[in-house]
Amino acid sequence: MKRIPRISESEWQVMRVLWAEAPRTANEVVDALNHTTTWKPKTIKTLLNRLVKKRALGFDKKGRAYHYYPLVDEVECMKAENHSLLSWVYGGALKPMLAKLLEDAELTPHEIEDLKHILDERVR
Amino acid sequence: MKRIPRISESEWQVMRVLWAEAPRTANEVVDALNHTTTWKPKTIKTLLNRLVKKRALGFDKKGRAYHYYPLVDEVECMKAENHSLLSWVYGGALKPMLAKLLEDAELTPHEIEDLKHILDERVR
DNA sequence: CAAAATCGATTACATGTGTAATAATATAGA
DNA sequence: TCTATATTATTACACATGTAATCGATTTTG
Repeated sequence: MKRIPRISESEWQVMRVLWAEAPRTANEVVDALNHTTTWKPKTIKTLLNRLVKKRALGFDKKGRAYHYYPLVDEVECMKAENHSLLSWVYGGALKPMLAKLLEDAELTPHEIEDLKHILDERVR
Repeated sequence: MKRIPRISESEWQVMRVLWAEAPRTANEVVDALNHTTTWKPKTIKTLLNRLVKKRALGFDKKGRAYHYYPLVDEVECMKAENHSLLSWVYGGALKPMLAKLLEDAELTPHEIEDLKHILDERVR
């Protein structure tokens, strides 16, 4: 079984661009994060490095540049977060949390329908 | 508008016992956490102290002991977490996150029905 | 009243995190 | 091949966090 490392808030942003598309060079990651953050390139390099150390990312050396790619699965990481985050936020009571989210979340009628479908699938 | 301080993972556990019932003395909090954690009493005192400093808790001095109570609202804090944690985890895409949770969460049929009701209420 | 127990305040300390700068190194162009 | 440049590796540093222990004041007890 794969060990999911603990990924910090900033690191998640990096992971997400690589989950969206990989492999990417450091510079491509920097570009992608340019829109969503104000981080300096050096900062992003640091985060890439830490993620490699945590074995959340791997890379291939292509000439001078590294091409990074995820070593861990996004869904697995989300599940891990679900347990360490969601479950402590709500004291392990998943249903009340979902209830609250479903009540408050800003959702379009269409999205609400989609979610209802998912639940319908489950009861069958 | 009230400023919601950043509450760490461990601190949340302390807050939750005080949201459940307040005021409580430090020792009562220690007792309550005795079942769910392995923390030493001193550790819990530290957390109480930090929460007071963050203005998440207040206290009344009754004799030698302090009686702590929350200064911030649980729902407000959850909302803050929803934004700082959940939304970055899922890149701001709330609906896919809910979809995934609704698919994977361990829920009883009864709970599923409840959640469906919530969604039904919303479309109306 | 003196000693012991208790309680909060202060201090401790390693590790993680945010945020980057500087150093080392390899590569590409002259 | 040598040098300028681009990339990665190393180092930096303050603040947060997990996890307590010790210090000092105060209360309770013998």
